[in-house]
Amino acid sequence: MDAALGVFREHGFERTTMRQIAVEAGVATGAAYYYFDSKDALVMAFYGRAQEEMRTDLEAKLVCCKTLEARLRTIIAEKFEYFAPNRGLLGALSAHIDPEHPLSPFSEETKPIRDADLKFFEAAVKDSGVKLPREIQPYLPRLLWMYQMGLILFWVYDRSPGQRRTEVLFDHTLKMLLLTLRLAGIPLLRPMNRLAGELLRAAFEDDALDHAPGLPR
Amino acid sequence: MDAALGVFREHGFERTTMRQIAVEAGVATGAAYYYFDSKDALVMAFYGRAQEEMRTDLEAKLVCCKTLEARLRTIIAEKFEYFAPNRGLLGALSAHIDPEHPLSPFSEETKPIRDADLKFFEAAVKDSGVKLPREIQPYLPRLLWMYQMGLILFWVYDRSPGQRRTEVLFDHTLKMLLLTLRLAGIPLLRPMNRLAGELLRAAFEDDALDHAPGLPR
DNA sequence: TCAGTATTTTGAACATGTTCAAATACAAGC
DNA sequence: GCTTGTATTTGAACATGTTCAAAATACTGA
Repeated sequence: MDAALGVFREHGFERTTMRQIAVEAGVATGAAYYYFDSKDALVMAFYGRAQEEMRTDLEAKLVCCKTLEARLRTIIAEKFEYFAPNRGLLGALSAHIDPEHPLSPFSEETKPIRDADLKFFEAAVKDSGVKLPREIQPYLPRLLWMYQMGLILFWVYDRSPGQRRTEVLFDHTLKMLLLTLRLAGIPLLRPMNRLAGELLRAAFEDDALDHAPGLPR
Repeated sequence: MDAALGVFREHGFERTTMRQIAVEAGVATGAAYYYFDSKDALVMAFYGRAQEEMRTDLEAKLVCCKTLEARLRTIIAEKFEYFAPNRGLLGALSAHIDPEHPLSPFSEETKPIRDADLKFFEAAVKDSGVKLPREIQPYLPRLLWMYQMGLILFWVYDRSPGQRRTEVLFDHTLKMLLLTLRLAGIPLLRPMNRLAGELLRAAFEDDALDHAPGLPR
């Protein structure tokens, strides 16, 4: 695992060969497959370990944060900080959107990690005083998780010096997000809320389509 | 090309081998590489042809549409209709987010297609009467293009019967989008507009970071 | 100490995307 | 019809992720 991470960091995921990793680790090629199912599995293992290490870190850091903004900043900043030395490697993970692909952040294989990650956002919303229309509130943690994924994705491929673009993106979108949450209650936006609620139901719930309002086919 | 598309449709992109394609086309394996640089290039060629065929189709269909809503519906519906028989194959295209990957919708290689596609959205915005704050208006076509990409991505992996989920997603997000455009002018949202403008500058402009407001490092 | 079993290690073999030197087909000029 | 240069075709060879049967090693209980 350490050998793999080393070579990945030096040559990138794609250009690293399993034979290189084996040599680096001082074993035969086949030995790597005794401990890791595939080249992808190496990244998965790294991802899992990362999640675990960040969890302990974050639980400590989050006790003093009260507002949703502070909590979100803490969570997401932790990700950036932790992954910074392996930013390139993260590309191997986030490069696949296909939920069928084992390495996809939406796959069955990454579900445990995803669920653990989601807990942070559930905790961040809880007792934060944020109040949304009841048809939207339950989806907020999942939406925030996806917001985070988008940010990380942008960051992974951000080629501006020091990933300055991501900084601006993070700062501005977070402000816009919080502003939106604050505005969500005003009567003018009632139609928007209704649409959003139905949308989220269709996107997230398994039985949503049975009762969805008819649409022109 | 036809041989490839046939086998792709039958067995999927991943599980199709170049040797199969060659056999199907009645040539040697190497011959395929004389006409197509790679397996990916076959998908690219399909993508390019699709764009071209849809262009002529769409130009005809769009003459009678005046409102932005009607135009967007027409453009995006055309995509769904055209790609429906090859929905699975589109997964090979959209599976890669990495802008370095040739098949990514954001890669250098797909830029011509992307630019051609963008023209539809530029045309859709033009003379549609939609008026946005001037710091946002220039980015609207690109935002709409990305909106479309998101929809298509969702659709490609939508496993609900008849891709019903995507229908709801399309309908509701489009309504929300238009509602947002209509609301964008009200004074209450002035701070939102400012944030959005700066954000878009940072995301899209090459020189944006030089003048961006300072952020905590 | 040792036979027997479980675990670990090995390297050859396989599948598949891709490359390439050689063979073949073809067209133009005479 | 022959020559010559270009375009096309071929199939073997290569790189790399992966599998697997056999060998080596570690471990266990008597």
